[in-house]
Amino acid sequence: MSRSQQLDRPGPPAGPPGDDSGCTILHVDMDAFYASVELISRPELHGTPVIVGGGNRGVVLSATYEARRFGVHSAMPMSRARRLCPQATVVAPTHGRYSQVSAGVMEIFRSITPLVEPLSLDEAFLDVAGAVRRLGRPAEIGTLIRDRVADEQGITCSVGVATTKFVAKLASTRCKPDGMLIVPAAGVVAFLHPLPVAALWGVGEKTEKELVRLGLHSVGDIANTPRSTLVRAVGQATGSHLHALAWGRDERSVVPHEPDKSIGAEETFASDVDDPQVVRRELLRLCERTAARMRTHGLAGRTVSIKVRFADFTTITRARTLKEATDVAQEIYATARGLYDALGLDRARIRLVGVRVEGLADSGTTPRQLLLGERSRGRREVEQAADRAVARFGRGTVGPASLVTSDPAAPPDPSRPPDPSG
DNA sequence: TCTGGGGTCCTCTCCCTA
DNA sequence: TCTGTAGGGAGAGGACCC
Repeated sequence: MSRSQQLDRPGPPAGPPGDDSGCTILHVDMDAFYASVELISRPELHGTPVIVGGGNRGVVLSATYEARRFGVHSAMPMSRARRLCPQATVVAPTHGRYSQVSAGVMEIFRSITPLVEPLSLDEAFLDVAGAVRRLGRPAEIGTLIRDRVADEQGITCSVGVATTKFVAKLASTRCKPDGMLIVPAAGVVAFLHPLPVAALWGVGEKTEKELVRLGLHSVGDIANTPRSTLVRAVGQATGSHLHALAWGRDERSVVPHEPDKSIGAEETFASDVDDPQVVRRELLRLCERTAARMRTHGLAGRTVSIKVRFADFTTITRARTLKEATDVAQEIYATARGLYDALGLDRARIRLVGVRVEGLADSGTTPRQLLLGERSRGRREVEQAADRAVARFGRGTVGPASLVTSDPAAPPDPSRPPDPSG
């Protein structure tokens, strides 16, 4: 018996038997991905409500369909989810495991076609035009993928098959869970027009409100509205974009590797913080984490930005562009700390801080001007050595002293006079 | 009713330069 | 030399996606 049979899958649902000619774009989306991965190691929870999430101020990362029946959905505050479904088993996320399963799934995709564009851990676009002669029609390839994911990874996925990315993505959403939906080229408009405006890629809460205010409720309404009217309502880019999508026009191709444009990290405090020393220490930790990830990816960046969210949820960002790209945590921290100090916050209650580095380029091809008197083996080499130690002995084995002692004092900042507390 | 974390993209504004 | 203007880059904030 195959794993797909063991999973007790209901079989292909409801898609119109349709003509899949030219429908070479597949969107594959794992069903309740994090929750499904947790069920692999806890099969006794199959068929019960399970919520993946955690922290006293966290949100739901994923929930089984049994939990969703109670109104639980991802991004919902955990406190609310617990109230809606008190009988649910709450599981803390295990991100390493999700990455493992995701890598296995992407490997399956790449054995079908090299044209795989991952969107996140749990979904990807595939262009299977080049695989049709070898593996059969797009619908057959979709079935093959669903079976292999179930057999080899023990989870289910849904597949949308269409002529464009946008329609394929909508199709996979409409056939969840564990389904496949083919939208033939001739049926695109009939498929799209009855859908609500929020189905369109790029329409969130605010834009939906604005469109409904104009009396536009369905995708068909958008399609039959002059583009100039849409542009006036929601802006040039969004207006043109929505009008094109509403007629099924989407020129984007499947791009296997898009380089990262920014890398960052942010953290919500367990409770609001008004001590600048605590905030600075958190900034340092985030800079360390960001820089380590940049070095792992071989990237360096020029623009450092910080984000501060206050207790009332208002959020501000500040950014500064450096003369040269860097992947050194201490340089990123010096800039981030400068930006934070320049805010001049006086015991403001802070909920979250974040650090992000933009303007990324390959660190191997990014020239570094050695300053007069600067030692050739400096902070960068120290941090690279720390990377090697962490890779060998695990996270937390090496790091700045200020992060491993109870002293909240900030570390030495090259742009400032010596800090008496540090 | 309480809102994570990691991202991308767009719009607006300001400043500098030609 | 002064003024107006257009364009580009940077910065800030917002909306959106998963």
